Amino acid sequence: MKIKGPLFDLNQSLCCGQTFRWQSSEDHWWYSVVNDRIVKVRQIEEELEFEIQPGLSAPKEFISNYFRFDDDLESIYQKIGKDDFLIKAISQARGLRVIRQDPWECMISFIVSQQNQIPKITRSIETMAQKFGTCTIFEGKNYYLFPTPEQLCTAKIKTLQSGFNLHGCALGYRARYVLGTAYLIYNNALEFRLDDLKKLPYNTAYRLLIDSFFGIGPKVADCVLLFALDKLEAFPLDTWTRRIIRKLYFNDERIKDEKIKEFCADYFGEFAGYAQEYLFCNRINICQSNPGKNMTKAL
DNA sequence: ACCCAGGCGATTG
DNA sequence: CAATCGCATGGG
Repeated sequence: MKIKGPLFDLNQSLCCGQTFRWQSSEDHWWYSVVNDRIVKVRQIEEELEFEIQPGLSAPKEFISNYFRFDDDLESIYQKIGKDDFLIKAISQARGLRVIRQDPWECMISFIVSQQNQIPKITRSIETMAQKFGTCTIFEGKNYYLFPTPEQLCTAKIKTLQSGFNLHGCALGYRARYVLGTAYLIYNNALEFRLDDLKKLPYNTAYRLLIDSFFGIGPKVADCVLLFALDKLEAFPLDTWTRRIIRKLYFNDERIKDEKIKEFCADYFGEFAGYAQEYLFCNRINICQSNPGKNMTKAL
């Protein structure tokens, strides 16, 4: 099936670190598990070709919902393209879209992402899926759904934590955060469902996430809000974007996160999350080195 | 042998 | 309140 879509760059959108379960194959096809379905996608020129199994009643809507085709990118570019830095960053990743993910999977993924590196995050999540998720077969290959809260609750903390020679989940100290979160969700111990947070204002949802879960702080909360709960004003502040904002707008001064986020909300406005994605995507160009490198003593 | 990673919670001053 | 520490594991 095909969609002649709006402005869109599949590779930029899949490779920018917002999602961790896509794998590229021969012929430029990408494969992933989206919720409980295997999805296969490739982009040729302006056309997005895809296949979804098992069969769906509204596959095109599924795809355009997942890739947020309703976001008017040109209009968003107008709003976040406030200066030459952003205009450059946008031009380098034109067509990158925020992807609308499942809140549960997104939350666990970004808990795993803390104080971690993208290749290792990817490997950890894949291993968790293989160990605890449901297996389905597509084109003769095994694919594993992201584990449900119930499935994750069966995990032993040591199994999640340990790496044993690259065969374990290797979550390290984050294992207890993941397990604790799974327990809370599975036992329905919260006053709200994750999806309910979509209906709340950004600030309320932000506080609820941080206050309800063990291991979710400002950064992870903002990732979940941006990538899964439709809060495009969320601006996840990680080591990279912190350094980028300080460098571009504060002359490398060591100002506090609270001030940075205040500035970003003000400066970029309702689509600050998109600004964050384009800046993060261009982090190497902007910083030209690791953020923390040799900075510990210098400050 | 270091030092760091898409941070967070606990502990100090 | 603000600033600093420890954390598990893997990679450079």
